[in-house]
Amino acid sequence: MSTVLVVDDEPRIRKALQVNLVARGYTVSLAATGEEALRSAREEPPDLVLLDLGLPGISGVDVIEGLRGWTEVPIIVLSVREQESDKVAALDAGADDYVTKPFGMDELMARLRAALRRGGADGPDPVVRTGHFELDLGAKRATVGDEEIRLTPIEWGLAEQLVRHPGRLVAQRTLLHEVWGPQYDRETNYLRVHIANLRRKLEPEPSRPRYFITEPGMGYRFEPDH
Amino acid sequence: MSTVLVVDDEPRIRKALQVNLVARGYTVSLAATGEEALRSAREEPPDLVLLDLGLPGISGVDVIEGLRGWTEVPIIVLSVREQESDKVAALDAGADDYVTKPFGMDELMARLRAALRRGGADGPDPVVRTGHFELDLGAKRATVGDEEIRLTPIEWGLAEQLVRHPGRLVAQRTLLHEVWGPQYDRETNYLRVHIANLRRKLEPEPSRPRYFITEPGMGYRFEPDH
DNA sequence: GGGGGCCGTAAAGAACGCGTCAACGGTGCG
DNA sequence: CGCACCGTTGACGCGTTCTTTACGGCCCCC
Repeated sequence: MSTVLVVDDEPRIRKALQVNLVARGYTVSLAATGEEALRSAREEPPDLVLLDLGLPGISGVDVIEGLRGWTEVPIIVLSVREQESDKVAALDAGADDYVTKPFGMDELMARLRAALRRGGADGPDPVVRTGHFELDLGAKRATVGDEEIRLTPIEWGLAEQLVRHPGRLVAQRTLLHEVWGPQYDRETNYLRVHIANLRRKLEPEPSRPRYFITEPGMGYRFEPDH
Repeated sequence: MSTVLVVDDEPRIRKALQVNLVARGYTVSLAATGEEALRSAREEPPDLVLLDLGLPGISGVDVIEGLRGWTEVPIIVLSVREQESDKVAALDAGADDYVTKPFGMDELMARLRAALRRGGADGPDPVVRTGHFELDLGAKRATVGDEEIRLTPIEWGLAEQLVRHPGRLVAQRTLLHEVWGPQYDRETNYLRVHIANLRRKLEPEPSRPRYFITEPGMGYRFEPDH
């Protein structure tokens, strides 16, 4: 899921936004000042910035300009100021949207989805990288080293299910349901065969699995690097 | 300068928006109903849509969905409704921004600039070039070497869908929906025939595809050079 | 030490998906 | 009216993928 950088000097608002965002599955970074925000964004580029205008220190518009110097990450401005001139200044500085407090959380989340949707249009796909192979889930491409590997639909289904829950056990029944359909429950032989094929294509040593681990009697697990 | 499609049933508001937009150098198209808006957008694609929600006939959300079926043009919704659920519905349907009436003209213009800026920033080049052929998506012209190639409407639809997502897998169902319509789901034989025709016209060696790649069981992929 | 699960591997045939071709019917235009 | 073009449809061959079965190894528990 996406990462959202929340910039606000009031701890209560930061907390409220954080809670709401995390509850919806976003990863959240926090910053209390403009300087912090710029540093955080540089070190760990977020997918979206929620920016309060009334910051101590450097102004919100400066933060917008500081971000726009090197990134096109969507910026949604939050502010108590209703003055049109403030809105115009922030939007023309490069903000994508401007929401006045108090705001409804549902509306803010909808605006956030809208901003992310746009950014996601030609943004990079969710890519899973390991030391040996790489899976581009959006484009459905798999590469090991420099060469492209073809996965069959079933192999994609298995890889996707496992990779989407890194480090976690995925039950055999879950895999069968998601890949073959709900009427498949006990065909674990399918899993054995196709997991073997997947390993043959993606593992450095197929007979000694390092990424797609068997949990006997239970299921399989994708183990990312370190 | 950019073209803005203004959709509102009240002549006075249409006029007011038109005047303000023209004064700022935009070209303006007008529509009084949702049907008109969809037709106008199709015949003469605008760079931005200003859409009033309170339309007679088909609803504003329907207009948004109708547009989003084939274009990513920025849509700014104007509405008297302050209800959060209305905003959420419009934004999640694909609108880019939501402004409640009465609004300040300066703010609206700033939001419009923000939306256009985004659209321009990641606006894809309407011309796709490969080592062997060239597609001008705007002008609907295809050339191989020096000579012009005629593509049928279906071939254009397929080529456009694929080329608009370079390197990405486009699912069979997606192609069928976008080119033939949502009621087509399993007619993969259509795809086989028409993709073959497309390759015959655009591929250097139609029997050994280099640009329009088949991903068995899943879909097709446009592979750009290098 | 023996036995039963459970797993990985291999190999077979069956089923599927794809590309190709040819024929048919509709439509627009000269 | 006839022609050209386009989309639809069905049939066929081919390669790939999936299913199915069989066998051998490993581990744990009895």
